[in-house]
Amino acid sequence: MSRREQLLHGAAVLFAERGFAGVTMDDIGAAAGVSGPALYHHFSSKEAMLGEMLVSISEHLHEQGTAIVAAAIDADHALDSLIRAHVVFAIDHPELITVHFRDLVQASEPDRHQVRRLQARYVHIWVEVVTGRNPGVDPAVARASVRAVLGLINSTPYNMLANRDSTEALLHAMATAAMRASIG
Amino acid sequence: MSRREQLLHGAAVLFAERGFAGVTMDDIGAAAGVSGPALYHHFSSKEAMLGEMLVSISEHLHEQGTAIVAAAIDADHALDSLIRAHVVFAIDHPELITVHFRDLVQASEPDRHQVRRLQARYVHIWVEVVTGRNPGVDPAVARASVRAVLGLINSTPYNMLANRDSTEALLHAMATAAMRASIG
DNA sequence: ATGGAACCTTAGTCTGGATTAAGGGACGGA
DNA sequence: TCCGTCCCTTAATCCAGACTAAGGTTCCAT
Repeated sequence: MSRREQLLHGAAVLFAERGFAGVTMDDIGAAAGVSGPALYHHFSSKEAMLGEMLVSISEHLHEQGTAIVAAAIDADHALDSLIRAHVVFAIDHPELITVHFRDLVQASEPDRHQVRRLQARYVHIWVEVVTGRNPGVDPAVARASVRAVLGLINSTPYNMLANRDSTEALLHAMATAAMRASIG
Repeated sequence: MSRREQLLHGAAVLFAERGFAGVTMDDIGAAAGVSGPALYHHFSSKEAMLGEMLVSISEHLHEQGTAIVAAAIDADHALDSLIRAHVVFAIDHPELITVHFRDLVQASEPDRHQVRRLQARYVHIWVEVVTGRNPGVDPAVARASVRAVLGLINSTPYNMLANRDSTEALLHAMATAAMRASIG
């Protein structure tokens, strides 16, 4: 893990805990064992750190989604894999999920737009799979359903059972059922 | 609607749009047609405005939940009403839902604790209903399921269909299905 | 018609915290 | 050994924005 990535990870944990506005550059530095101003040798600003963090999360999810759909046998399997992968990501990176939907509003305009574009594409990947499985559905309903399912999965950060596998199983089952209820 | 409530409502809309940290007292005042400092005749601080907003939302949901359970014929009806009422609240007050789960971290310690206590009680109301319906379930699983369902419903703010009633129906159906999947 | 309550204004004050300045040690390559 | 490149430090600077001061106006009840 490069120095940048180490710093970004420390910052993500702090942002998730106290929110972007509740964390100072000195705090982020201290978490990595350096002074606040030292961060400017790696990032141009606090806002830039947030932007890079959010964009990389969105890119990761988008790429992962693309790969899953490309590799899937059929729409049924694709949907199942999308759900599973998103659940695993949420369980493994609760701090990123938290920052992603809470602090997006604090990012710079350009970063915010890029993140929204990537998010929209990610949702679109899901929607295509859903409409592929069931050609009759209204695309608007499909999109709303997908967002609702993502909302369910993203509730994970403060919602984990003692056992990691049972958390995964529970969320997977609930997400699948919710999806079927709206789409069939 | 009292002056306080008017001001609080305007502030809620702004907070939802740009986040607590992205809104100045001058902004809040301007939205109500007055200067920033004028707000100090109604609230002791910006933080106090947020606190009052969050506490009143939490109290409302908690009271509403209590009333629903008291009035319900059985656990099945209670759960159905809880879901419906939460969906309606989320559709009618998207700005409050947004602020509630995004800006809680910015509230003062005492306010944050009070809100968390009320939230916990609200979730507990749901959990009691769920375990009443199905005595076999692990309470931890019930709690996780309830939080997941609330996450699904709370995704509403940026997720509405053109038609209000179909949004309500969709979320109700998905929430019900998700709940049944985990509890039975 | 007058005291005071309710509300609001403009003109500061003051501080936290992002950012910039200026420079030092470590270390690998020539 | 000497240079250049990293990476970091402490000591400012600087400004947005929360909050305070010091009055005004309106309007109602007595």
